[in-house]
Amino acid sequence: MALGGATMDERVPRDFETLRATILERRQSLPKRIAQIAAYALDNPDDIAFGTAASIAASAGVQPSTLIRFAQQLGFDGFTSLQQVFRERLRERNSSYDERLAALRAKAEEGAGHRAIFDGFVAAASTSLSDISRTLNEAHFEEAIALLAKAETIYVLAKRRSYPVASYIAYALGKLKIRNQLIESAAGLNAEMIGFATPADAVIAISFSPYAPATIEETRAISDQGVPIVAITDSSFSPLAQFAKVWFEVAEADFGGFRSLSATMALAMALTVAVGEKRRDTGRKRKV
Amino acid sequence: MALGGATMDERVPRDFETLRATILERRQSLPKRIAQIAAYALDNPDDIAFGTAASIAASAGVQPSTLIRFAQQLGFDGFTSLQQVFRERLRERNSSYDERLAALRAKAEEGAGHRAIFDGFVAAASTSLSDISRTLNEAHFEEAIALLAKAETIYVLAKRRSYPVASYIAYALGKLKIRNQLIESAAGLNAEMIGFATPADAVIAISFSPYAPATIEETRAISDQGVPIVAITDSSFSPLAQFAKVWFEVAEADFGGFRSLSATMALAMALTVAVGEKRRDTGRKRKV
DNA sequence: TTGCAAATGGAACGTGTGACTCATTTTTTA
DNA sequence: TAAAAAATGAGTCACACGTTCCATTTGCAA
Repeated sequence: MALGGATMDERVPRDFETLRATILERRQSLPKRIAQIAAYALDNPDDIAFGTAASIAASAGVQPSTLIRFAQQLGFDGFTSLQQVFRERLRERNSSYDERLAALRAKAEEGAGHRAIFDGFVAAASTSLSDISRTLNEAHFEEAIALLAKAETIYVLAKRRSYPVASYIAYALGKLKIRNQLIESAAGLNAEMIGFATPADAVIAISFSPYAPATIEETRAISDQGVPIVAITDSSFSPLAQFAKVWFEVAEADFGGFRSLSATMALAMALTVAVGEKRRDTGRKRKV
Repeated sequence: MALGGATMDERVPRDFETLRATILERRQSLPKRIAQIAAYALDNPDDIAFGTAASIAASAGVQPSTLIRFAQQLGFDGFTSLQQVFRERLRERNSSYDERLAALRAKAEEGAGHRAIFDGFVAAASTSLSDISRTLNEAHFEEAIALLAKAETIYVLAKRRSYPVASYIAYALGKLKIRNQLIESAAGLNAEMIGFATPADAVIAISFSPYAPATIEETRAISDQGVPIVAITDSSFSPLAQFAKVWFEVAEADFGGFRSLSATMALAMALTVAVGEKRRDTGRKRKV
């Protein structure tokens, strides 16, 4: 038989990882042109998934027939079956995180072990990230940056669950040498600290349902003083939204009763760094 | 002209999100069969990407010709062009985050605007998450949970960049009614607080390069008292590793000079919730 | 009800597809 | 070096594909 290993009893790789392993394993023993396609296939899996035999062969620099021989050598009955594996890979990778998350929640509830808990938090974080990446309002984003960039002092306001974000913002602003004030409650001097803020300053306020009463109260107070506010919150019904000049809606997926912070963190960091950059640019222009 | 809005000057959706928005917007005004396909397309985007016009039409319960009319009504010149959009979506979703991150870094450096900064932080977070998901040592994870679950008080120790994580851990432990003590430095009483810890307690210490000297010093001190330590850090050369009973290596991708915290956060939350669960289980068993 | 336009179903068509075959080249074996 | 085997290139073909066209049905206005 001319075609090498394509016998009936041989196991045909049905998933991409197995296929990949099989190819790597046989790499040495493959004919030159076949190896050429093998390399191309592993380097450009997307092209295999979507292209036609002719287009792929051209890209890989071989004849279409060689492509079919490659598939047959791996045990498939033709190029089409091989292509199915590459397509399935894209489908699975793409399978919505929401579905996975639901599955993990069920798994964790039936006590499937601690790994499920970890996976759940990772999935919740990923979901939140892809969500915000899709929904971020770019105009609001630019507006917030502009607003914060021209502030003399940036006040950062958040309690409880949102506090970690605030503390990271304060850390980052500090490293970027942007004057800022984190409003913590340790010494109970919040009201006095807020009193120093002027309309030339700006506030980043973060709060999610159930909104910490202190955050709302402080936001109201500082808003009354005419200080512009950028809010990060979770819905248009948020009490923060009414005080804010610009506000962002961030939907964080939760798991095991705790919400992810990943989307909020990403947004907060982006804001911070963008403000730093904007200030540098403005400063440069002034000098010129 | 019979085919409604397919004129030259009309903008054809080139990316999936725009397409999606367009469909949703026009939903009301679409003919019955066309609307039927529109709904199917948004519900089963993968099928559109990979199927043939005939197979898709059959699944959606319409004629192939209707499918083509649907595409034309949206401004495409045929089903094939519509399908490209669905395929592109899969390609992009699938494109490795590492590659995207590199591209975004380059983009941000050449001053491609603030959206690139945001995308960069999202990509960095996603990369970190998929990284840790792959590399988490499950045995260490279980060991850490066991160790923390039997602690009387959990001390949480972190400064600077890691501090947001510590504060979220403390928040979560509090909500789970697990006694804990966050070691902050506000009042300069850390040494005294650490002095109260006994071998019946446990510590979660978090520090990344460049390791905050205070964290290391305090970890050493508390370790000397025989208190078991769970460390989250970034390499085996970390000074924390030598003091720790269990330690995790978390590689966070960075962007614009700031590292993501998403992987560390996910691990921290998973640890916390798993400890809470373990305690509940143990308590239940004791009662029975 | 009648007339008209839009919507739909279904058949027919031409193109481009994957797979096959066979001649030629290259590699291996004796 | 000669012969055999394997690998490769290129042409061919059947067929499934997306598309078009036209007859029929449906919805609506007069």
